[in-house]
Amino acid sequence: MKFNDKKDVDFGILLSKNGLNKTSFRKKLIKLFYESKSSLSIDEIFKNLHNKVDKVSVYRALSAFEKKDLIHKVPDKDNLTRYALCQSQCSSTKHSHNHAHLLCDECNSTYCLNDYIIPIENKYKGFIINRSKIILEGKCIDCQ
Amino acid sequence: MKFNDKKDVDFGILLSKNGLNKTSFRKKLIKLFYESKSSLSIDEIFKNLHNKVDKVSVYRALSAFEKKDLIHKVPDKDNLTRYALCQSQCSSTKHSHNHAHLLCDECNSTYCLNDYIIPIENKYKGFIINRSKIILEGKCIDCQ
DNA sequence: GAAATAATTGCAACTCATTTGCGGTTTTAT
DNA sequence: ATAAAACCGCAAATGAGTTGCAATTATTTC
Repeated sequence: MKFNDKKDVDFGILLSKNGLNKTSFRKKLIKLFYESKSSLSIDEIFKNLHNKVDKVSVYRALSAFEKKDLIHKVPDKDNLTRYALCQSQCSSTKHSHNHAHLLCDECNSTYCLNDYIIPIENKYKGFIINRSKIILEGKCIDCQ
Repeated sequence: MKFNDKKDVDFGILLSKNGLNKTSFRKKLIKLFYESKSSLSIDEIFKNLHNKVDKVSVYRALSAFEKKDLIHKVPDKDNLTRYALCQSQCSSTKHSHNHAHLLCDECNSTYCLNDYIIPIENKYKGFIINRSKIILEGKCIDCQ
């Protein structure tokens, strides 16, 4: 099953599969991620849920999703946290977050470059490299 | 003149050259950076100055130094801010912070890779790339 | 060098993202 | 159906970083 087909995803099943309770709020939240083309900030999530949920619940849901590798954090240009959907290759055993992120100076949205291969060796000047975070900043297509 | 020769740096002159007043605190602070092989966190700076300075003054001094391109920010593994000395090629006109940073999981120190050339084109999938931040995480030589 | 100006400092109070504690509610497992 | 586990909202706390302001120190100007 391919979860990234944005249609036909049963968000309840998706939550259950990951050991999470299927509450209406969490279903809406994970749906929001599947419907968003880029990452989401806490504020954007709030607006989308019409401030009906307590922000503590949002934080807790996000951190639960992150723990299950459904989403991951991305910093914005002010180093504030945004969240983006993980790609299908992510699982609790094999987690691929070495991909690069594009960050738009204008609209502040972020995009995951899942196919961008980072040309970094696993040892550099005696330093063992296990992970890499790459943030590319500039202008996205919509803002040019 | 090459400021990166750690000996023989007159920190008073260094500050003056950059339009900063040479106060004893700021001289100590910039000296601390020149004597440190990696980056410094706010807490490390405090300890080194024996908590004699107000934290506001530390923040203000750091931001003044940063504005003059003497130092730059580096995130640590928890995305907290650390500061590292800029290399000589940095100036207020030409500022080269596209270099990569090595971040040690164990000791949490960071190292600038000034000679590491980042193989990233300035356009990728229609996105215009102006800046890039690269964080390589793993184990430094001392912690292996 | 003295006076005027500008930069720096410390203190207190504030902002703002995120976390924690806890009692009550909903969901899931038995 | 009932007990256990997960989730929720509210209030309060935490912790990094900022701001306002009055006092001090450094620099510039005469």
